[in-house]
Amino acid sequence: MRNGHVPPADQAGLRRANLALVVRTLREHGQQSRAQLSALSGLSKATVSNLVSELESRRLVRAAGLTAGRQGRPGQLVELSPGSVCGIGLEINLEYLRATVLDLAGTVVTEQLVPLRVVELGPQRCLDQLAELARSMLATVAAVGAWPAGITVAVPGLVDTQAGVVRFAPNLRWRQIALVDGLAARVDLPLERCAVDNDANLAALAEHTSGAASGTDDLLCIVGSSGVGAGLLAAGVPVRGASGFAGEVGHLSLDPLGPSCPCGNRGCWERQIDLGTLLEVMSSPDDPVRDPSLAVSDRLRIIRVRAEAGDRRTLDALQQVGDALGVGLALLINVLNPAAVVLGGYFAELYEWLVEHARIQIASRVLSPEAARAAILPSTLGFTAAIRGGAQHAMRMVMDNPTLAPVVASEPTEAPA
Amino acid sequence: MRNGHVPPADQAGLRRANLALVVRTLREHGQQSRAQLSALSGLSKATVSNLVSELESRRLVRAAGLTAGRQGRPGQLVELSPGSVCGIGLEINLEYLRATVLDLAGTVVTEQLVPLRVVELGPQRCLDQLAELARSMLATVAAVGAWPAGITVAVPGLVDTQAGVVRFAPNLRWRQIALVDGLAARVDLPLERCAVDNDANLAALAEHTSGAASGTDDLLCIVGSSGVGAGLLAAGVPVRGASGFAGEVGHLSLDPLGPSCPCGNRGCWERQIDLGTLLEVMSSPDDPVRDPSLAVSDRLRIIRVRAEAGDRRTLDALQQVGDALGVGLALLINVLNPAAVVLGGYFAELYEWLVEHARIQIASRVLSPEAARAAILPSTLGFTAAIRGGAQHAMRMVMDNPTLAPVVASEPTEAPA
DNA sequence: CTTACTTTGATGAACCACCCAACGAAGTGA
DNA sequence: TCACTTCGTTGGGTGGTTCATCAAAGTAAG
Repeated sequence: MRNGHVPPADQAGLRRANLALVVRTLREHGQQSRAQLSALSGLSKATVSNLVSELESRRLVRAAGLTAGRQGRPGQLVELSPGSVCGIGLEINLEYLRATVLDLAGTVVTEQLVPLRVVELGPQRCLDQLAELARSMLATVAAVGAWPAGITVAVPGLVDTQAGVVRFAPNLRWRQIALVDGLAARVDLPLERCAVDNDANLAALAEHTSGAASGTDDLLCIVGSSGVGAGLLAAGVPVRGASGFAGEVGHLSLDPLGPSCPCGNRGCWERQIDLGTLLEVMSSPDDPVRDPSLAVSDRLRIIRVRAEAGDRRTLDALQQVGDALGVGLALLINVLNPAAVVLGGYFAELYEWLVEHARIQIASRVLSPEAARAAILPSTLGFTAAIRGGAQHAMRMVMDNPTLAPVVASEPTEAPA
Repeated sequence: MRNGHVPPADQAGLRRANLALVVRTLREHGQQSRAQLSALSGLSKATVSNLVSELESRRLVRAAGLTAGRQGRPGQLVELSPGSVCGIGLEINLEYLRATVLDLAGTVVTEQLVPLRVVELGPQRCLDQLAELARSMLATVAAVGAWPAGITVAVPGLVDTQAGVVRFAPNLRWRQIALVDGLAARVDLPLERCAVDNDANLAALAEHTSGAASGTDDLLCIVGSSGVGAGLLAAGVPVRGASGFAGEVGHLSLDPLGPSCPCGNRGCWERQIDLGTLLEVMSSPDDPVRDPSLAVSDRLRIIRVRAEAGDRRTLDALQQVGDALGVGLALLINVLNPAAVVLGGYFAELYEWLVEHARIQIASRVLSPEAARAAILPSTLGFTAAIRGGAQHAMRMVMDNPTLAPVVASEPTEAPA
């Protein structure tokens, strides 16, 4: 499956690695002078100067004033150049398409949401819409004079990231959709700069890059909505498994006698903790909170109001879901020993009523006290995690290999005689 | 926790990477001429010649005759030099200490087993014994004129590989034992060349390097004995988790109403599939197979005989364990999506009576048909997997960085005038 | 036996990236 | 104004890879 062939290391690769090192250092530590970059990265001052000037010519970094000098010559600060290299994240969901454009600094350049009945529209028509959205984003990027690093699409389902194919997205009722090919054909961007990935994987990436677990290398991200998905990061690298289907935690069977699930088994985790289950437990069928015309955010607002008011049935339901969440998390923590678990999707919205119950279950079920110390955090990115992760992913390729970014002709500062 | 600081890439690192590339190519493809190495690795012929001559001077490779030429000048074959660089694997178990010395070709140079009541002896005295065993192995290595790459100790428990500390080994009743420090102090070997790791992790490494799942990059290795441990490999890299405790699958709670476990929970996987459970289900308390003075291998022989004879109670017990094995594996496969699952320890010995039951459970419980395609294989290394993995691990450091191996003075082939 | 052809592996020049040391530049403090 | 400190650039040096070339060592055919 995987190629395994490692290309030989050459001087170009060496250069690439050190360019990426400077970019990463800047990402992690913010604005720095060349001398500080040298100290932080371990590279010599001479090399840093050289690398920075190349990064400048590729518009990945730019000058940013002087260090507040206390003594000696002040340093010339350098920062990741905002608004010159952008990543485009797209998201396909049951109810809408969404797009976000991020720049290297992580700030949102533009975003857009297109309500859409994806299931009814079918894959091909949906792809048309997606491409139109992408073109609109590309136009915006061009309008602000930036360079689009790439597009990454977040999909709620099983994705073959190598081939760029959505293998199976049950909620969308998609099967074997060549999304990357379809998108690249409709948009003026080379194939290599388009990608698809699972939404939970991308959410994990976003939380790792700029979210709740910023900088945590061993990370588990659980995203709850109509289903449950997990994104895994081990030693900073996404764990996809042999065929890209790792993290399918929704149908872990936690109780052989539990309620049956459409998947054919009993006691699936998803059937204990997804939003539908919470609603069923906390309300009667005719309760307005279950009104099918309600958007997810409205439903959550109602739940929050009731929980804040101390409504017994709501609180009990939240405890039940929190407990079940903890049981499943304990299992995953035993297997993966993450430093942090980020709760995304609707779990983040109801975090304060869920965590404690989950924590109690985890504490009693995780063998090693060190592993049990895993932080359980609410996502700071909420429902935008996946799409931000998509944009980050698109930029990551350039940050890992800055020579991909085009060199712009620099006007000479002085005309020679 | 983890340092995160990536050292800058320099030319020495470049050299290192390419030396390692040649070694790896040789490992994967066996004897090759320089020209073939050039083609396989992507390096130029000039560079390959250069690299090979350095590897020769460090005695990692040696000449191995000529290619069976069909036309043109025959190539000068080069192979990983057997018997010149050795890795030493040690294993601590309830009943014995064991040592194996492997060379680069993967052949066993020597091995030794020391029966020992580890629990009764206590950690320090056990360490003394371990050090003596290590010294004996080092003496053997020296006697055959080889260079010891390092020592890696396999321990059944939670290990902090960074610090070289056994955090907790319940079966041995060890807690917070600074094994690497203790060993290095007693043996004439620098600290950096001693390591400890979990036995299941090392078993996974061995199965990946030279065992049942040779070359499979996404691998799960389940080792059954008195407890159950798992070793994980994702994209060829061991998954250890944030504090090195990933793979603690023994106490996954698969059934909230299951039998209680000393760990405090119910329905732990270990209590459903470990050897003790199998014995309890298949036999009465006074059955000779349960004789406490019996060694594990003898017990297994009896079980095999009964199973082959078609003993109903034995077969039923094997089915029960096989089913439980499958239930847990299904869960792990959903989370990790490995390409192969290797059954080690006693599961390998009873493989033929366990697999089918496990496979049925997996097929019905794994959501994605692609993920369910994971191969369930018996370990080909059996109880020696962990220790072989230890020796491999010790050599891996040198194979990844051949400059660690000392240069030996080469006698000139001809005396000049 | 000689000649042509093929393939291998070694050699030397060229290139490229990094590092070190030294230096000028640009501030602060006495 | 003069030390002093720190910054960033410059030039020379080292090391590693590649390309082009060439001798070496075989086979195949006349």
